[in-house]
Amino acid sequence: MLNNKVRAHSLVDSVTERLEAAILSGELAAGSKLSELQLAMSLGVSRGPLREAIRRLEGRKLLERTTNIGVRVVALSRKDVSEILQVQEVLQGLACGLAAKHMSDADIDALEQVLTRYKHKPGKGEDYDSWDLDFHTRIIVGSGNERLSKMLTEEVNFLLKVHRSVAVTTRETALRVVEEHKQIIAALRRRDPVAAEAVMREHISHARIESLSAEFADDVTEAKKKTPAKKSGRVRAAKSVR
Amino acid sequence: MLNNKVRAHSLVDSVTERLEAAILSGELAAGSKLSELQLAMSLGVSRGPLREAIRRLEGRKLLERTTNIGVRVVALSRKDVSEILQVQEVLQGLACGLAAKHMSDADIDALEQVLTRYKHKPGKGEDYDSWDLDFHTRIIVGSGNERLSKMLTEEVNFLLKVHRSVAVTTRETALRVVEEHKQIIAALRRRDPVAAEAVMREHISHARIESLSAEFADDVTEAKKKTPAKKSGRVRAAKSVR
DNA sequence: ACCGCGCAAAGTGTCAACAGTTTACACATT
DNA sequence: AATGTGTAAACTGTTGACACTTTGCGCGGT
Repeated sequence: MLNNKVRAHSLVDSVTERLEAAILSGELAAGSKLSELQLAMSLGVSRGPLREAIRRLEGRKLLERTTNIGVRVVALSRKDVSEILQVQEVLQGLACGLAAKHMSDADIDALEQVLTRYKHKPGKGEDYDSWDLDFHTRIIVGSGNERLSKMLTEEVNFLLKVHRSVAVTTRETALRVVEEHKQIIAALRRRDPVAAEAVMREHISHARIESLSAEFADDVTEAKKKTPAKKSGRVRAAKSVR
Repeated sequence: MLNNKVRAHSLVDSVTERLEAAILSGELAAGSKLSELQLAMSLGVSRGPLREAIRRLEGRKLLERTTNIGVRVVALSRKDVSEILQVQEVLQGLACGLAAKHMSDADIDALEQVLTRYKHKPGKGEDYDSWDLDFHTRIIVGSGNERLSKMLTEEVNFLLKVHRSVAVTTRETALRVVEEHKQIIAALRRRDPVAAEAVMREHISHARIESLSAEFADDVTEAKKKTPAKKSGRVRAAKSVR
């Protein structure tokens, strides 16, 4: 212990975390413009630290700033999502391949327990999401490649979560997922990196196709935004939030 | 034409670009601490915009800030480089696989010309670097996946360039690279995504091994930094620059 | 000579005010 | 009525000053 150094974190750090959470939770809707003054007041800080926090998230491509106009939360286009999913596929594949080499037997046991503990109640709404997340997170961490882990969790998967395309999970897909997870575990047990990578890629690929085919409802999603957004001709994204 | 909108770019934008270039060129050495006041003065801006630019690069993991202490340019450890190279391998592989589907015949012709135009003068120092960069850039762009392109050029490859492990290019390796590039082109011509990805990964993998085996000279590299850096006991990174 | 204490200098964190740009609305014109 | 113009409000961009933290140095005690 005592390795974790206690550092007084600045306002910028706090604000960054707060914004990040707000974006993830949808409190700051994708595409919505945010007002510096209002946000600063509601967060109880001055514009300085807020602007710096915004800049940081800008560097992480979560926010976009247009000079003299303002800041808005990124809104991923179908093309963006498609492209990111392709990247996700190979990165998850890499993680799984590495995991086949680096995960301990105990780790794999734990992974399998995650699977068996869920197997009996498939398709249960939010349970499913957290379970699937847990399964994949264990493999990502198990890759032993910290950089890869951060890229996947903090960049790629984070962006996809922001977009959260209300993945409707039917009972069939849930069962298929369980089956594929089994295959992944089998490959890991065999310590077969090539197979592990291939199976994982196949698995992600399925989710990819599903996710994209559900994307036809994009305009519906748009209409669900907080602000009514009277669209007059051009598409006009939701206005200020909070 | 007229598609390129003319946006007045702010000081923060200019400063960000300047810093980015300075980091890439080594003007701001990896690991060196930078003073806000001095930097702001030498750039001719006040601390505000500079700090915001720093925050942005912080979000891109090019700079690291420690509260109340200061900002320093990232210094990649051997582990970091190794991990990033693994990621690079699969991403370049993906790009090449996609390129096999998306590149036009004309694109491939152009790519082949890059190769043949260089083939006759292999191993010529800086020529080699720009040639190799050109070759790979064409494939990355040819993938048609803009997100992937940006990830590779602005994140992964950028970080590796910052580290620039003085890749000594022997004549043998240059010849091998030419040979492998030929195979890549062949796979692209065959429109064989699987082979294209595999060959590219193999190719990158070779570079990876070479790069890492050259890393034993890390302390030498350290000593070559601008500031003499009197190391007293603990390793002490180069101090203020400019 | 060594260690600890405290003060001063330098540097970062935060803020509030000012300057410049955009946006929206009202008014005048055709 | 529709269109263009000008002005005011709102907002972003930038700055300089102030507060707090860290760092380095010197002094006195042991």
